[in-house]
Amino acid sequence: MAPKWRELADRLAERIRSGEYAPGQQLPHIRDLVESGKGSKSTVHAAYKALEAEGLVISSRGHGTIVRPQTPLKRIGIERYDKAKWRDGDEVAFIADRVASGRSYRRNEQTQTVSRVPAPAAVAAAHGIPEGSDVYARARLVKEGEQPTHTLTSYYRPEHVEGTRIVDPTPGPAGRGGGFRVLYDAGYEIDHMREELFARVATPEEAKLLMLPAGEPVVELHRTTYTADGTVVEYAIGVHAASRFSWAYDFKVPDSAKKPEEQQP
Amino acid sequence: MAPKWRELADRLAERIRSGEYAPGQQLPHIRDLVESGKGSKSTVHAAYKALEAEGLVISSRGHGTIVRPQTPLKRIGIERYDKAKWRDGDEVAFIADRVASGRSYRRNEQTQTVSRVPAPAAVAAAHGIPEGSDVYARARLVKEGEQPTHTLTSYYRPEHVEGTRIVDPTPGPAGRGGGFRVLYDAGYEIDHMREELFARVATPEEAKLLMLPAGEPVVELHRTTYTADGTVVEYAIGVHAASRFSWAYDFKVPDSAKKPEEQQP
DNA sequence: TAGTGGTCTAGACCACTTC
DNA sequence: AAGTGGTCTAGACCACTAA
Repeated sequence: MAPKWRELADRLAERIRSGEYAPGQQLPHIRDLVESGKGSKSTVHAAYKALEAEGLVISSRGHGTIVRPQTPLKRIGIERYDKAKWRDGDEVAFIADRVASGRSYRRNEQTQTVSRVPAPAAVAAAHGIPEGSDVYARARLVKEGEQPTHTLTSYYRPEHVEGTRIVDPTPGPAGRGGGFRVLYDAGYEIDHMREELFARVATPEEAKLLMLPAGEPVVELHRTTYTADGTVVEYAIGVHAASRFSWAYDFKVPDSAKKPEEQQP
Repeated sequence: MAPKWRELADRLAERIRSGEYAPGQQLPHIRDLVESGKGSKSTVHAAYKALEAEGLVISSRGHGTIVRPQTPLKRIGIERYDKAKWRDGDEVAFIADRVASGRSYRRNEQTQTVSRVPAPAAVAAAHGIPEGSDVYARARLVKEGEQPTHTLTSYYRPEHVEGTRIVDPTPGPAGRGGGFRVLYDAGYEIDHMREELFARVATPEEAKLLMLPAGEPVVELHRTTYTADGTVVEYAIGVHAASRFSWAYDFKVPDSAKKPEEQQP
């Protein structure tokens, strides 16, 4: 038999999914359920904690427990890297989707720190340099209004960015056009990319930094950016709140029986 | 001040990450920590539960609590769909990576049910048919040995698959070459795809079905498969244990200032 | 049978928000 | 001050595993 708290949570979950408790609406108070014989305070609390971990409700002291309003996923695709946006225009690549959808961009919505650090293993491997070599790390926390959405840390090889605006630790994007524009101006035009992503549970630090509800997973994205000759000019690691993004990729079905030049990169 | 259970969990987490408690090794028993004054049983238990939700440990009755051995992520890329594998060979597309890496495939590692159902909204939208039209749903639970790794449900339009092996509800892949081969034989050669993915917490049912540790997130993958003329021949939804997979995609940086024919699909 | 984690209770008290 | 969720305790008892 399932534990009492699980059964209570399941009953409430069903009523949430059926719409009986609408998004934003208050759930019964813990003390009320205790009085109506649903269990001791600990038991009812355990049920509410489970619902919170499952992303269905949000509890807060003094306020009560409400059904979590589901924010629509922001769909992001590779068009956010469109050269026309950062090469010819004024926009910054990774916030281009916001500009396109009419949401305004404010400079203080991104904080960053730039530092010269020894390359961690994954970074060294991506850049093809010895572990521990110096690289520039540009760490940003990107917000939308008051709400942090993701962190993004880019790693560059010193010989690619020394003397550019990228290593200037002013808050906000790396000047007009962002990091890709700076690389372009320095003679490194980005050509192709590889994105690798996986999900995991947030560390307690990440949960605090990104203001995540309890139990929320994150998606970690590793982006490697190449010039046409295959040189890696940027390796970036992003940590995204899972409930706020979905990623889309289009590709041809590969065919290794074909000649290589007919294939995609 | 952080709660007592959080502080205890953090102290233990640090000792796990530092390697002081190695993967597979037993953590102190709850009763021992209670006796040594770390708190009441509920408090210590709450700390252990938090560590479990964070993916660091696994508790089980009778056995104790051990540091969770981290299994390496299985990297999957688009080469798993290589036409050469399912068109010319004997393999099944989505398990091709297993064949390639030398692990043997056993027929009973996949269970499936085929049914004709009214199209859910997302399926209807992908296929461009009215919601509620009949489609064939082929639901599989894929395992590696005793361990379930993911579910995958493909939706087909009846006129594409009626009379083929796909609608034959025999356990195991849809015959030699799998579903793509069947479509190919029926005159629908797949050409390009779109994959859309996001992470969320597992529902209690999914956690049970996939034998997931408490608190584990899942990645939901939506795959749309097209023929060369843009017809959607398959729309599939997969639910993967997040801790077991990572996805990789390579692509050219788009440039909307270029002529369309120079662009990728 | 002994030992493990898991559940549950009753009640005290704490932290935070609103009035 | 009143009302909310959150923490903590002490102890009883349950469920599962191993010897």
